[in-house]
Amino acid sequence: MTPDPALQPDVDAAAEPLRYHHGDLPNALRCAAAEVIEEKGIGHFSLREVARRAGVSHAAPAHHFGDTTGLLTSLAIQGFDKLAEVVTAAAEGIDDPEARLVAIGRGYVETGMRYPAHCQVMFRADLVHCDDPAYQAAGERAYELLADAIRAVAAADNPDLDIDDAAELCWSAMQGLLVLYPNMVRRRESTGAPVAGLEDRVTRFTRLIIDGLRARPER
Amino acid sequence: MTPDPALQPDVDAAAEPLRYHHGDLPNALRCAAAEVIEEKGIGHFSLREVARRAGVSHAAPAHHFGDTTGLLTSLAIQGFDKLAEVVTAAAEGIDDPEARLVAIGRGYVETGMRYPAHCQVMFRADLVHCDDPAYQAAGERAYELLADAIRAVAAADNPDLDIDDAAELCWSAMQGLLVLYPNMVRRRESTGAPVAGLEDRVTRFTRLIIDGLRARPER
DNA sequence: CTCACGACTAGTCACTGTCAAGTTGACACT
DNA sequence: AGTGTCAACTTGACAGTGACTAGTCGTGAG
Repeated sequence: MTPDPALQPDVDAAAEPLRYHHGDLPNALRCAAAEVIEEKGIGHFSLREVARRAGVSHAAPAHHFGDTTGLLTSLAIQGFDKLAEVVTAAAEGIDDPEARLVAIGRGYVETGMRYPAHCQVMFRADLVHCDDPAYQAAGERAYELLADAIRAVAAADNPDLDIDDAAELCWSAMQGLLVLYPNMVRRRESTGAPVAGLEDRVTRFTRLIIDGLRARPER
Repeated sequence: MTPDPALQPDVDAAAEPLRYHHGDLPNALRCAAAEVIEEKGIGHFSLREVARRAGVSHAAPAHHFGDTTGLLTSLAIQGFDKLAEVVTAAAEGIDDPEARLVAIGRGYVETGMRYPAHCQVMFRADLVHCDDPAYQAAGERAYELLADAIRAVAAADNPDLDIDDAAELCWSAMQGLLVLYPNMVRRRESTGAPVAGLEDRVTRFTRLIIDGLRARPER
């Protein structure tokens, strides 16, 4: 079956002369933005610096994203997509519900390490157009992967479990871990406690949470 | 909810002779800063706006705090102190270890609601001088309150529990909850799931975690 | 070829953080 | 009272910022 060429992305686009000036400026701007955030922190983020790195004029980003918030929203959406991608890959082929949930936790944190800039933006209501439907949809997709895994654990061990409660606990713990990890390391170093890697930490976190999910309420 | 008097500028300062020009400008600046963050978000925070609200010249804040980061560090330290205060009050007189831990969780989130601006800054390594000894000490004091409560739960039910692991899980979950709560509410509203108050949510979180802490590892 | 239109530039504005220099006022001392 | 001193604050300047406007450029359609 020959695919309809009009429905296929033009894979040869890079080889032939570019359709417009830059090639793919929106994407280049997202990359530059992520770079800036990683290097200087979101607190010192600047649209003009992003434009400079992408080699375009200072007003070019606004043309594509409207304003700073628009660019960051786009970055956040990309972050959710990456999260869904990494988590899906991490859980691939794992059937045991609990092992699957642990894998998803690791996937979450792996995403945080691979795309730190994206993750710093994804939940920041003050930096993002959080009523943007694309933003909400991307977040929802990533959340559902987690909720599904928890549903499976609950089905096996604890049918009374409130899925949303549990999913939100996991989501919160992973998010908090990403934000607080540097503080934790500093603290453990200064008190002489053993400093575990982030991967190890998230595994133990998830195990602790799973123990809680499996425990049937007594009261 | 009446604002914390300690966070308000000293209203009686004008009555008695001033020791120096303003009375207590550092404190007034912290209050103004918290106001600005609450109203405009940390993303639109501006030293000059803070100075304007405090009724001083645009460079006055720098005189006391060095730079933006210095002012925010001071705010973060105050936040940790408030957290310790609220948590201590919340746990006051509760002897049962589990009930105490739940109360502390509620205290954490209560702090997030009463001092939202402070809490937006406390863990932001990019906005704060996180190697400032005063900052680290304040964080440590607040953390120890939580660790103590967990030690008590572990002593009663699960002596093998790694206290730091568990404390960091709680800390992460509370932090994540504060950040993600608005997203959770939006999500639940759009899917028709019941929207619980933050207080209720944190109680259920803490219960889930406690179930995990009490479960002895089988494997 | 002309023409339209989207991609991008250039210039401008009010605003920002930070720095250097100056001013003000309280207090200790003669 | 006069003087010195020192912290607390002001003033002015500068480069950099986000957002807006008007304009230019290149590509594909006709």
